Amino acid sequence: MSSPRSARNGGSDGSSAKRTPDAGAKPAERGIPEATVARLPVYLRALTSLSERSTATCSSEELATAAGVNSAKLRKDLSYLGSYGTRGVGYDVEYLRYQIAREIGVTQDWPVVIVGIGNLGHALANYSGFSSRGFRIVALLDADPARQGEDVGGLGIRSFDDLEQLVEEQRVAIGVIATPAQAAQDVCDRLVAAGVTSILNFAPQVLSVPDGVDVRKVDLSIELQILAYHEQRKSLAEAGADLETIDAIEKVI
Amino acid sequence: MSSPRSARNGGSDGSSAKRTPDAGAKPAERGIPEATVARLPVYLRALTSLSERSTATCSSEELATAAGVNSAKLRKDLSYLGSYGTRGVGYDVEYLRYQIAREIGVTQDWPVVIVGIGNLGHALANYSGFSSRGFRIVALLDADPARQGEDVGGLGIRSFDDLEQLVEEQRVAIGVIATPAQAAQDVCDRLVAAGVTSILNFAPQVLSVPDGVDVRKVDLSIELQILAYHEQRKSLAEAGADLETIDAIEKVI
DNA sequence: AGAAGTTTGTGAACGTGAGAACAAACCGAG
DNA sequence: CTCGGTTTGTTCTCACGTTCACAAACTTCT
Ligand SMILES: NC(=O)c1ccc[n+]([C@@H]2O[C@H](COP(=O)([O-])OP(=O)(O)OC[C@H]3O[C@@H](n4cnc5c(N)ncnc54)[C@H](O)[C@@H]3O)[C@@H](O)[C@H]2O)c1
Ligand SMILES: NC(=O)c1ccc[n+]([C@@H]2O[C@H](COP(=O)([O-])OP(=O)(O)OC[C@H]3O[C@@H](n4cnc5c(N)ncnc54)[C@H](O)[C@@H]3O)[C@@H](O)[C@H]2O)c1
Repeated sequence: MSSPRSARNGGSDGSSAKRTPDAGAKPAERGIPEATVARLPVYLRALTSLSERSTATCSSEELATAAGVNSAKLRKDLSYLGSYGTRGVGYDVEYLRYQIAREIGVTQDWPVVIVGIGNLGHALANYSGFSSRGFRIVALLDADPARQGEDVGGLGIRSFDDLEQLVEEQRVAIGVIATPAQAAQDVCDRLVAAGVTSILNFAPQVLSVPDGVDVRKVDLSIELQILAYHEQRKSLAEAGADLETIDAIEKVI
Repeated sequence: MSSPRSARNGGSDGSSAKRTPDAGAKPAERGIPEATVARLPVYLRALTSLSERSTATCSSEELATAAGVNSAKLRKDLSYLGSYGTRGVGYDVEYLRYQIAREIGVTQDWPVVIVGIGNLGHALANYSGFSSRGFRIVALLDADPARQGEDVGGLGIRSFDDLEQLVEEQRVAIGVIATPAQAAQDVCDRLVAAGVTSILNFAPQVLSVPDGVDVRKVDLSIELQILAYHEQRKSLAEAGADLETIDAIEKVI
């Protein structure tokens, strides 16, 4: 942590607790709510952005606006991590940024492998934004021999058979699947067997994994379809007629 | 709808209501819960998959397994659309598939524009999966003159200044932003001004939009960071030591 | 036709999350 | 040191989402 402003809030003196025994520390470490975990990265980015603009402190209101959430929600979220603000003042940007990064686990880089270097895999491999956010792509794997050897973003495409050795040697815990849906479950099984315990899946395919393995999916078609649903509601509502009638008509067709 | 099996469930006879006046129809049309809306596309895909394997009917249990959810949740979700199953039998795959597609609004195609044809934009433009799921990419726009004219997936890259005309002529309601974060808000404002009311944003940037405009974001770094959080929890738990101690130590650093 | 077996649709209990509101804590002025 | 202004951390309440459990409705077998 190379912050130019590492002075801390109130209890910066060595003498710890005066009133309550657990004053400055985290209240109950176990279990940050999942909804909160999903927002922490957003706060982290907002803080990084503030930091780049040389903002030293910020209020929950400012940070909430930057992150696009309610300020009460933000304060509650942060309270799960501990008591890192100063009443009447706000939060030290650098300090809070570090605390969130530490909580998420991105104070050091996680090695990542990407499997399936087609359209999407190329884009991911060429993306420079991961490295600054706690991740290091250590290998690009593809089953197609024609693709192997090609250089993408400074990394050569390797055979999928190198997987096991790679995971072992580089301590890879996170894998990205960007293969066709049809191959996704096989690739997933192989990743899990090799020791990967977190998977980000781009293939439109429900993956089944054993306990202890986390899967998150990114599905662009689903996102668009959700937008389409709301879009349809809007245009039906705008059409003025009551929805029951329209739906009744459409249903008969 | 060209289903080989268009016979319908129980009340297929013309005489409609016998017991309750609104027997076969939707109970209360207004407002499907957002969580349900987000799952309908998953069910749709599972049904399409079953349909391709020539499965005529399926139980809630089978469909739930295919979609990766609890069967009770699935039934409750479907109940918001209406009563499309047959007790003791299950659901007619084709029929249910159509009903969900209609509810989502993907029985006909939505025209979509993509703005920012860089790494990611190229991948999206080359992706063939959208057209079969209710979307038609009608234009690729980029501000960089050097990119304009290039052919990607059968479509030429056009100037961002063509936006307004395009939205007007093609009735575009959905826009995809794949520009750098720094340009995202400007592009967003321009899209909204042109008449786009749904936006899918890939840039790591919180967008502010007026009421009536929907924004969904896809943020890969956030997804990875969520995985990293859980991964960290796993490795800390595995290390055996109680978490409070480790966190306390790390916090002092 | 009646009984036995299936499967849906939904009411009710439970858990999680969001937001308003406020006391506690902090700063700075006088 | 005290007072007024500011902002956090937390409590309380309400809304939303998930899961259980079961009656109603349907099929099939005898
Ligand atoms: N391209 C997009 O913009 C986009 C959008 C939405 C979803 N997706 C999904 O992302 C996935 C990848 O899309 P794409 O457009 O890059 O596809 P693609 O066909 O261009 O690339 C797939 C790559 O995976 C490799 N592959 C196939 N089987 C493999 C295996 N068993 N092991 C390792 N590698 C294997 C292929 O050789 C190929 O290089 C697909 O599931 C697609 O549905 C892509
Ligand atoms: N590539 C990935 O895999 C990836 C992963 C995660 C997030 N993202 C995000 O997606 C976005 C695009 O990523 P990329 O790798 O394709 O970037 P890129 O730099 O390759 O492409 C950006 C494109 O946007 C165009 N552009 C810039 N300003 C514009 C404007 N005002 N109007 C129209 N077009 C404009 C540029 O000319 C360029 O072609 C970025 O915000 C990035 O952070 C990308």
